[in-house]
Amino acid sequence: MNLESPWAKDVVMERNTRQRGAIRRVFAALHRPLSPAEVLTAAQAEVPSMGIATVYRTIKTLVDEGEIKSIDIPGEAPRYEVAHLGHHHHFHCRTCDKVFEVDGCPADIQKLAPTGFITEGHEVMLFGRCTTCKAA
Amino acid sequence: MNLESPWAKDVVMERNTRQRGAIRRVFAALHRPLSPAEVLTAAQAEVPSMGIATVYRTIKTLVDEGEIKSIDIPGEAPRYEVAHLGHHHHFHCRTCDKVFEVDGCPADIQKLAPTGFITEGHEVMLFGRCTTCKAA
DNA sequence: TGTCGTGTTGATTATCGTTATCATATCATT
DNA sequence: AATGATATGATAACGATAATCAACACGACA
Repeated sequence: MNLESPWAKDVVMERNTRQRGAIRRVFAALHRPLSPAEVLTAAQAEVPSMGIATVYRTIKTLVDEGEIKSIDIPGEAPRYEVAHLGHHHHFHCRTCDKVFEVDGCPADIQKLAPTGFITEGHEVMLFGRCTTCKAA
Repeated sequence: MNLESPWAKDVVMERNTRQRGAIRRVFAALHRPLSPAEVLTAAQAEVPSMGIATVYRTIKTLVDEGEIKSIDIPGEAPRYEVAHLGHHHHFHCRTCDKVFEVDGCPADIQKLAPTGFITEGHEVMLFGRCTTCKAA
């Protein structure tokens, strides 16, 4: 058999497995940074047999594809969320440990860089207690 | 026996051990973020018998005391360096991977949190290229 | 629809960085 | 020097993530 496409030989075919679809659907449904454990729990609603290894592997694949990106909180394990959301920042609740999206952005933030520096991006993380935990 | 000082009962006494002095000296001598392993190696020049556990314990103590602070770079293990006084943020050069101090802070940053949330703190990290790397 | 090759899965083990344990050593006070 | 509480160092335990590997299941093709 002869492969017609000159690139077909090198293309890494990705299969549409049930677990990948489930994990993609989890990220699409929950618009907040998720830990691998959270992803596993949510995805197991669709594929109960799913293992944690598959979650880590799939997350790495999705990050490489640019479909999701990691949200890093100092001193904690990274969470992941869909990458094509608009520009926004995050609020980390110190009580329930969840991370929420925050719309808006300090307008003058880019001006903080030392003179002569080229600023290509920035990250803002707020810490505190969310509405739910505030009550308790 | 009677403790004269009303606070003496609750005060956690800290001893001036050789290893703590050595570790403090390491941070004072090397003005750059150090990993626990780097601290161990450097401190063993003065106290060869020092173990990694002591390094971690002492680092935690020094961080709690505010003497040093952790420098967190996404995807990497945290480093530690002598704490600078005053509130500030950081600029991470993507080319040379160094982290610079940034004076100033967006004034309206605390207001970004969703309504009902209690904001206790924040962190800002700028990304880009420093003056040196900008040239190359 | 069945076969087949290869990418994928899940269970498990390994690894890394960090923390907890605990018997012993050491510091500060007496 | 004796005392008692804290610190130490070796090591086990730990949580998060990566690697391993036999069994599996997609998808292309007959």
